[in-house]
Amino acid sequence: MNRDLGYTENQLKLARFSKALGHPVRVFIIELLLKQACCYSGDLTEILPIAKSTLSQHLKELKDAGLIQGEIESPKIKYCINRDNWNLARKLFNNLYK
Amino acid sequence: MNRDLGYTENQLKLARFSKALGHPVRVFIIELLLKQACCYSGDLTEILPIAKSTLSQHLKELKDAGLIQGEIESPKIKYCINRDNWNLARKLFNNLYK
DNA sequence: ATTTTTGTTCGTGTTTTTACGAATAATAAT
DNA sequence: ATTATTATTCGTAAAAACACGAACAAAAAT
Repeated sequence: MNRDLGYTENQLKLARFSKALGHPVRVFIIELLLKQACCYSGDLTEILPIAKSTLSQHLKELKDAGLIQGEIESPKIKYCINRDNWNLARKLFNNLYK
Repeated sequence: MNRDLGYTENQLKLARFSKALGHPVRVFIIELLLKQACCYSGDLTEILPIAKSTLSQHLKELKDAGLIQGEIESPKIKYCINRDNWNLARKLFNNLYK
């Protein structure tokens, strides 16, 4: 049974984006990427107090939500903000109180 | 073991607020409260396709996160946005990309 | 004093999230 | 061809989120 029918597309999207931001690690990552354009996941492993497999999961979460994207630079992967979706998230959030 | 040490207060707060907004029902509620000042939980029961006990949980979630507050008007409860925290959430989110 | 109205809490079950280490995959470097 | 580097996937476990109906609590109305 799909309870999501009945919510607008925008409500669903905003909930999705918000959920992706709903963990300190992921806030940290987004914050970093907004400040410094890009980073490698290895960089994050050194900073963050979590296992690399856990980090990978968080990155996947952000990627699946559309907030970031990864570009392969073998053997590394360069992560950046997905600007289109980030702007959409901003818009959806800021439109709430207008 | 507390992994939250190591994150800033603002990162933790933003994650908390985001998490609270991370469900369509809760986005819906916040949206409504921003539009029309206040509402009774009974009003929501009629609009939303969920059990009242489930709604109660979502309201509690929003309340615990500090995004809304309830005022007793027996036997009803009038819910409103918690403006201070909402403004803080706005600020924290919008400061991300500055 | 009952009954009605309104919401929360309880008990339960299912699903999702979070986390880890070990195993794996893919490419680069030797 | 091996080895090293980098990151994901797998297997597992514990905790939290989500949802429901039934039971309960509190105050208002009768």
